[in-house]
Amino acid sequence: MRLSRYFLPTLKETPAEAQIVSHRLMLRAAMVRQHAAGIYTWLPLGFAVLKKIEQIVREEQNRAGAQEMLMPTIQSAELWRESGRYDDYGKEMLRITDRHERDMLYGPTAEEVITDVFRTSIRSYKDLPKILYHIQWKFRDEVRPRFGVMRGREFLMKDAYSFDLDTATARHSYNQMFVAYLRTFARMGLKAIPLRAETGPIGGDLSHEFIVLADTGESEVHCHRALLEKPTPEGVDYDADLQPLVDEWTGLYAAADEMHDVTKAASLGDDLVTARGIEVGHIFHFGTKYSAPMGATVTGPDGDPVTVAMGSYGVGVSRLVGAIIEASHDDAGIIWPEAVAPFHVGLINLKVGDEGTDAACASLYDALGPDRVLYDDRDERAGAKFADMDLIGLPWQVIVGPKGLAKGVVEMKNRATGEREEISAESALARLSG
RNA sequence: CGGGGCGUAGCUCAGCCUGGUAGAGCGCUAGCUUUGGGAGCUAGAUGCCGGAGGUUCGAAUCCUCUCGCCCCGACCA
Repeated sequence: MRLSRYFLPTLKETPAEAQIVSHRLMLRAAMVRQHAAGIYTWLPLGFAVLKKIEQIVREEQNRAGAQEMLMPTIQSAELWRESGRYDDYGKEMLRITDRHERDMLYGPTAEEVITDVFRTSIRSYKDLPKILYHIQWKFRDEVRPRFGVMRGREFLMKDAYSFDLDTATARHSYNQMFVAYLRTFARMGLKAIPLRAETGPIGGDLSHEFIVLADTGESEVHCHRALLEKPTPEGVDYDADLQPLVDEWTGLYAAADEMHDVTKAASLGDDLVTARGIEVGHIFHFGTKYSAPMGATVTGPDGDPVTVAMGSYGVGVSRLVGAIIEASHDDAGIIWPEAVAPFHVGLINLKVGDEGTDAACASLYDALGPDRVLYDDRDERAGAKFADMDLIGLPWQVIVGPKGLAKGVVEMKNRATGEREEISAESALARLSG
């Protein structure tokens, strides 16, 4: 993409409403604009990142055996009355009345909808298990939205739902999602650790939240050092028994502040790490909480109806955009992990109008392709270009100017480390294409 | 939902206390000079001073109401 044509209204100064670093950088880097409290417009650069993250989530869900679908944002209140949540949910639910005076709502989650789809479609235990998911906008009318995109009222979430014959088999579905989450966050360049979470009225130990470590995170977490060093599971056979793998990850001490056991933690000694984090995922098994009141049953092996056991698994897709920035930035701006970067490389033409420089840039641009490179072909001063490029944080910068070209080199800069190297355009190209 | 703060140019903000012709820096437009880390000079354009009501000869400024946004606390992907 040529920057001269791209919609990238970066800001030199920080808008007053932004307090935390990710929010500030997202506004300055022209990723989002605030529309109302907790509601954002995604500009091209921010949208590109959102799509990258969404795609990683999708790939890992599919790999784990979940199937993508799409449920509506506007839902009927009737279903929510069936589950009993229409009244329970309170003011966080945005309620709408349509022209026929029917009660509708903007979905804050989709247990009711998916349970309804399931019960009208699945009759036999032979059709189990199933994991279905969608990536859809949600609305929760938070009392106090804040932290930009990390705690908005409108947010993009991946929510998956599992259906099993009983709790024992449901555990396998749970484990599949557990492992999928480990992989999902790792692929985004994040250190995410699973913490045992409150399970509510259902009880049991089947709820975990996934916390991304970032100094500016909302919650304090305590965990065993070894958790931070554990390698991401590769080549997972999702049909195999995943329990040993899950046990490996849950066997080590890890707790958020509210679940923190000081005595137990102290016994870890030097292995105890206390850090801050941002919740980016939450999985739980809730049994028949919705299937029972809504009558989601299948015919079991013995011919009797069985109320299915369910679980739900959420990833805050839009929140991740902010969380990644919180975890990866410096004074100059964002530092995108390669996997989620909106472009792989930023090409800086230091002297637009200079024949040799223009030609060298054009050939690099053509070779790398418009999807991988953002080419700053604007007639701006070098300093402005450097500042903008650092701000938007593409992993690589290739800086091309007449001085370097006279020596037969371009400058290649690694955004994360700041390392610069003078190499020929050909070798830069080779490196970036690899 | 309790407590606090702020709405003035695209952005950051001054002016308000003590009422009297709407301001600065950055950005934008044009020209000249510049050009390897957010240039300099010159000339411009830009505002229902968040909205409504009131007090006053006169309101950005004082009063009342209202809308919006932010921050701190209790709750959440």
